[in-house]
Amino acid sequence: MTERDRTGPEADAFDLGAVFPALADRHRRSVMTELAADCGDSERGCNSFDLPVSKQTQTHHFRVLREAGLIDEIDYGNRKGIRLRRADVEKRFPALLALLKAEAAGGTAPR
Amino acid sequence: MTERDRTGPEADAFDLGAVFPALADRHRRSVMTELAADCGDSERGCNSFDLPVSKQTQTHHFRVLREAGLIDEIDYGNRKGIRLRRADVEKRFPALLALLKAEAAGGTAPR
DNA sequence: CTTTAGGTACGACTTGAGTCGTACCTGATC
DNA sequence: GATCAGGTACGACTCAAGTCGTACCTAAAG
Repeated sequence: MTERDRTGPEADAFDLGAVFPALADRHRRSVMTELAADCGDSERGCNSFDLPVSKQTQTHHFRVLREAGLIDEIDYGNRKGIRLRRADVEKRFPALLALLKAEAAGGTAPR
Repeated sequence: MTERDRTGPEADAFDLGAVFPALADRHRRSVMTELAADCGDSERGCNSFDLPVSKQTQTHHFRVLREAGLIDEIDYGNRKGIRLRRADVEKRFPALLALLKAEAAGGTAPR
C-alpha cells in the first residue's frame, strides 16, 4: 500500500468529493493551472511553482492534490518531483484542464 | 444593484475562484447535480431538494450558488424558485454540467 | 385582521482547513 | 563522519465556512 499511496488513487476511483475541494484552494489551483498549461508531461520540481507558503504547507497542498488523483509525486528521498496525471484526468474529466487553462488566459482577477 | 444581486453575476464575470469553492460543499454539489440532471430548465422550489439542513442554512447555500453565477433565485416574496443558469454555465464551462451528471451516474460513493 | 408557511437577517457556535514551528529523516557534498 | 538542503511528521494556532437559534419580513389563506 505504501507505493500506491505515493502515486495516488486509480483513474476510475476519482471522486468529485475530493477533486472540487482540492481545486477550491487558490494555491493548489495555481499549481494545477501551471501544470495544465505545460503541454509536455514534464516532471517539475516542487519549488518551481513559487508558492508563497512554507515548505510544510507545500507538502500539505501537494498531498491533497495527489490524494485527489490529480498529480503524481515522485519521491527521490531528499528531493521530489511533481507530474500532472494528464491522461487520467482527461479521461475522467475531459474539460477540466481546459477549464484551468481558461482561468490563466481569461485573467479573471484573482481575489 | 439590488435586482442584479438577485440574478447573480453576468455570464462573462464567472470566476473559478467562486465556482470551485461553491461546488466543494457536498450539499451544494448535490443541488447542482440534481439541476444538471433535469434537462428542462424547469424552475424548482427550494425545498424540493430535500437538504438535511435547516432553512437558514439552505438560504446560505443557495446564495453561494447564486453569487457563483450557477443559479438564479426567483423571489416571490414568501416563496422562492431556483433555476439553473444552464446556458451561461455551458457557455463558460462546457463540460462542468456533464461532470456533475457523471457523479450521479458513476455513483462514486458519497463520503 | 389574524394566522400560517416560506424565506431572510443577524448573531453565535463549532468544525475544518490552511498555516507555521519544531523536530526528524534522506541523500548529496565536503 | 559532518554538514547541508529538501522533504516529511506532528502538533498547535488561526481564520473561514457551515450550522443553527432567535427575530423579523412577505404573501396567501382563513
